[in-house]
Amino acid sequence: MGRSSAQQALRNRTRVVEEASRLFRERGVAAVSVSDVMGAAGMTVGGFYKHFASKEALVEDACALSFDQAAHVWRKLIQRDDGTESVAAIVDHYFLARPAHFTCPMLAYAPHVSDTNFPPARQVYSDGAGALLSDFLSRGGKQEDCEATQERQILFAAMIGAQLLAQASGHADWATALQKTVLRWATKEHPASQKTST
Amino acid sequence: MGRSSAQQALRNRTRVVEEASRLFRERGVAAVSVSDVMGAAGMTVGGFYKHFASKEALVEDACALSFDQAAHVWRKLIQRDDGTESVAAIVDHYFLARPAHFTCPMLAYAPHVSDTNFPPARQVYSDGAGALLSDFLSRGGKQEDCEATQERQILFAAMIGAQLLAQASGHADWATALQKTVLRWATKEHPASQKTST
DNA sequence: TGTACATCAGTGAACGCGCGTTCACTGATGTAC
DNA sequence: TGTACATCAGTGAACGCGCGTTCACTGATGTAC
Repeated sequence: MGRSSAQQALRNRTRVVEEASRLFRERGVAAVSVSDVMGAAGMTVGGFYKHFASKEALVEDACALSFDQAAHVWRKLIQRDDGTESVAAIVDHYFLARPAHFTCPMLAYAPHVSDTNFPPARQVYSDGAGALLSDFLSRGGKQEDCEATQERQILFAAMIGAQLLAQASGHADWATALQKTVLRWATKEHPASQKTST
Repeated sequence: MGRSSAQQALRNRTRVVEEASRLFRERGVAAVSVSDVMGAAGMTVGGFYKHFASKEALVEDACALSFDQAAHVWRKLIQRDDGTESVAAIVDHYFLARPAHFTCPMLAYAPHVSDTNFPPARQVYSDGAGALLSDFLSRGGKQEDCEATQERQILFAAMIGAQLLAQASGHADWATALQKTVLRWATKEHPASQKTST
């Protein structure tokens, strides 16, 4: 097993970032080692630094990919059969996330970028989360700074808060009740999209 | 410096838990070592295991204390001069939390109890957060499962979600805007308490 | 097209570091007489 | 009250471990002629 071809090397690098994105979302950045990622990508540790300057550099790439993946899923979820759009589908899907599922990058990377100051990773996080929020707000009615947009902001924040509490508390009864209330509120929003199922 | 008296030993133990609670809320559990805590309490590492079976045991005690402290602060904040009660004061105070300030235990301990499974610490977290929610819901109007209570649940989740995003994004513009919207929504709630200031 | 050689992606052992934890030791505390 | 001794809270060096990172090495790839 000697040198890999240029295109194979690039495929390997991509694979590493993909596995990192998956593992970081599943277990969190701190709980996943460089060896774990390289192992998941079918390689050994040593080769890692041919592609990345440090673990932190990998986190940046993986974080960006995680947010891209989440944005892509959201865009698919939001499209309804009848052509209308519903954020309730996003909320519903969001609450399904469990270990081994794909956790939301906003929650998965938060401890890492909050901890000490990692300016580049924090920027990737801020841009990625800001884009998700922007998507979330612009769907349905594209009104300006009206009351509906504000309620969308509330819903966005409530969705994340409820999921954080559900995961941290081990899906305690009160946390599950909180999720249900948030989901019910999401389906009630914007009378034009009331067909959304629970 | 030999043996300490029984009451001094108890005072020291209490001091360790207090410093741990403070440091864990400031930097997170993972970023604070046992040596850090003992140093902050004015002692050296070795004595730690005369009081606690492991770092995890300290986390349990510190987590419980952090939630008690938060509940105490909330109860004071919620009492208004005119005898009425307002959750808006809690939301306002909640958003002030920054590094070196006292961060919310629901956010500070979430990475630790979510990570791998620490059943006892998770139970402490779940009980503590559930108590905060219960307090939050029972203030103002003690209505049963009416619409007002549901809006309180939304507000609770939104407050936590908005603060998480603000901290993780480094107080990005969009996150600050989100906080403002949540705070405005909190003051609008419950017409009987509309005197609340921004 | 074939040959000789430099390149470099990937290997796997090793390094330094900080962590949680252990342990022999110290000396003031608490106790028995 | 005094004295002799056992207890044990706290010390600080040391341990084992896993982590991120480094490095000498390998051998297929890519290149020059």
